[in-house]
Amino acid sequence: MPRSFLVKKYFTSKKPNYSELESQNGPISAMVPERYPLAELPTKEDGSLVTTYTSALVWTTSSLPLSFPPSSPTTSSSIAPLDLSSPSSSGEEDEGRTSDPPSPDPSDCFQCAHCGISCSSRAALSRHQLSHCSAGTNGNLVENSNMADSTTTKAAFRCKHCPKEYNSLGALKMHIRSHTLPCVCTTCGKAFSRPWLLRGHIRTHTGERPFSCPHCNRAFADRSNLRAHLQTHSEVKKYQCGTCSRTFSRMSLLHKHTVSSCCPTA
DNA sequence: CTGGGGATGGGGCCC
DNA sequence: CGGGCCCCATCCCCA
Repeated sequence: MPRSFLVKKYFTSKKPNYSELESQNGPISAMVPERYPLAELPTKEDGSLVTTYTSALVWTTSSLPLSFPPSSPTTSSSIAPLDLSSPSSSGEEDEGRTSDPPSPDPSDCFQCAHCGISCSSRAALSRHQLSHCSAGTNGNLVENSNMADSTTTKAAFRCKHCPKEYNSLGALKMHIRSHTLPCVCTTCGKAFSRPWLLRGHIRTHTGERPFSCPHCNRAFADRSNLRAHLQTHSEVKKYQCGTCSRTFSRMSLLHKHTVSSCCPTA
């Protein structure tokens, strides 16, 4: 799965012109709804996930392109990269509440979506569903995806936005941030899943490059990019073709080499 | 076409 | 348990 499924799709294929963004005060708000349909507002996720980076949001809550308004599809035709299953319930934030029982018509029937048992009340249903829940003590937690089949399988915390499963709640919460994108750049409005990702992004605005190469003094905004750069100073690169022994500074280059150059089968 | 830089994502680990 | 950081990976773009 491409790792870029979260954010990049919101942009055009062209690299964003940050300098342009910075020079424009007005267009941002006009552009944002088109380009940055946040998966979810960085509103509270159980009151905890809004980072300090969002304190100066460009948008107000009311002006934000709430991902997919329940009854007004707006202009999301070209967007909708994330199939958030139930964004309409804006108050219901993720945080592992995956598979919140769909309860087709909860008004009068509290039926377990997994085993079909009917309960007399929502509370009773919740209690019952805990018997399916791998986490046990928290009704918000994710249910074991295989629970209907077996209660003996390893605990699995399933994301309600995608098929991913994790064996810890923490890992799931971390993953869910990639859907909610609570860290928003105040300059361009781009949203990120983690604060440090946002910090790295902010460097693209500020031009800060804290990582410098000891060999050529070239500076980089990202440590990983410096590491990749350091490979270019090495005669023997880190990634070697198993067939021709040629070395490459990057895995991607090796990959290109193996599929297109001399070693198509390597 | 290739190599390199920029930007960004995710999982894991540590505190 | 959450935040921060590290490492690795990938995509895009450009020289």
